[in-house]
Amino acid sequence: MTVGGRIVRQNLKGKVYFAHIEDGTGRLQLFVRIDNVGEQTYEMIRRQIDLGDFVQAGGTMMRTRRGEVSVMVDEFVLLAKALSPLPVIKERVLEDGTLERYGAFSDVEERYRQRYADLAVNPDVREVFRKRARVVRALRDFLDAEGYLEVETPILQPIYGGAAARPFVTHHNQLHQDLYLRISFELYLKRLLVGMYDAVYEIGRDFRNEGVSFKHNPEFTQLEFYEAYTDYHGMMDITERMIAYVAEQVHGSTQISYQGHTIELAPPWRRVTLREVIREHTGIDYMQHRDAPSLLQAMQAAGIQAAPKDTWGKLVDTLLGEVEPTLIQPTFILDYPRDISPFAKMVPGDDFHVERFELFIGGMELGNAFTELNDPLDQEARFLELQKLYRADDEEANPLDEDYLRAMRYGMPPCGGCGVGVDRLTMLMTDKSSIREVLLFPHLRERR
RNA sequence: GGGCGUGUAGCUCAAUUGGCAGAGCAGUGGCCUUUUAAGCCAUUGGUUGGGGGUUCGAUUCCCUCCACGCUCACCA
Repeated sequence: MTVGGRIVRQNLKGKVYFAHIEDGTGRLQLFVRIDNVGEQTYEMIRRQIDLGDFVQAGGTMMRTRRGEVSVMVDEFVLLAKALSPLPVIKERVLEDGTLERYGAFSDVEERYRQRYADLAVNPDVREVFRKRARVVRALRDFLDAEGYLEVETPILQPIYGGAAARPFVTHHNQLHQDLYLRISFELYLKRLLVGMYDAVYEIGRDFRNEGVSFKHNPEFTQLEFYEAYTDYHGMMDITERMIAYVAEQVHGSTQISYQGHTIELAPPWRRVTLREVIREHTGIDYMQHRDAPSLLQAMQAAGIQAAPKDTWGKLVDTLLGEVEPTLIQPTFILDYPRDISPFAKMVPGDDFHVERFELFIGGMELGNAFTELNDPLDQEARFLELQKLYRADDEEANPLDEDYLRAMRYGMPPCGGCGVGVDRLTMLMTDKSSIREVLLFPHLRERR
């Protein structure tokens, strides 16, 4: 038989040589005897072979005296040379079966900057990204089975929109046109509902020119899905089934462990209004404080810090921020104030709230959804209102997207839409507390 | 951007009140025909993140810059 792989451990003795080689399928020991390969090959091994080299060996299966299945080698070839040594990690299986590790490649910065080395020597890191692939596949399988159509919409957009975030700007030389890297897919996907697709989704990269943190990266992977003839209640149903399905596919169970918490993802999930959850947690009922100065006063009285110049909507958001870390079990927070939700339909009979929910698991926001606003006149009014709210130089202001309004004027079916952060979902499924642990090449400042 | 913390050999880490910068692994040379954290002998390897200051003397104290981590702000 012939085997190949990378040398991850070796033990050169006078006339015998042991090496463990590893490839994507696992590890195997090679047992080389000078009698079997000849003096010339043995001398080549002695002089040239290092940890990290890729080699190929031919021989027969055997078992060493210590009982390890190995290949008794009669042919040994160097396939590719490692010039720089990889960090060496040694490990030992203790009597009770636990693995003791000696040394490691654990410096976080170096692991991210040289992810190839991190992956090469840390199998558990490789496993994280296998799980990530399973998460994405599970999302696709689920939505495909639900009758959704996967689509791809522009990343380079002449007008950005669909979220409140600062964009990255680029330029098309020949067209003499500034273009923006998308901050969301929302407005393009909803155009497709106008175009008579009943249900569409896209998994792709969004770009936001904002701060970096344990849960923010300038580019991140988003899933957005939109379905006609449903509303945010329908989106809650499908979202909780979808994430439970992902957990089943990745873990074989809807129960997961995250940062020391046991989280049950089987539906149904808790559903509570924003007003109620804030009142429950902070004692403040924002409906009793309907303007910014009054709400600010109530918050200060409760010892919650807020910027005096914040809008009322921003203050409500700050209150939600107080609640967020406590939302460990999956929770839908529903019915948000209208003025922080420009693409959501009003709650019938309530001139204050819109049909919107955000989804929290493990103390993190994982998703955001609405009953989509499908009235072009209302949408235009919201755009104009927003423009007044933001100063002209504020990049977070959504530019008025006239083409989107044109699409809506042809008639948009009633629909629900939801966005889910795929990186954060992966963090949840891999028990990682930093988004950088689930991004192969996270953004780092340039080293000077 | 603010606060706190970290930065020493390729990797993981030491270094007493400010007193010659060290270990294990990896590497190099040697011994060893069943090793598996192999072992034994020898050995290379450092602008202690960069720059400046205090001092007879700085990894250690001070200033500054850089990077990273945590955190706050920001992120509908």
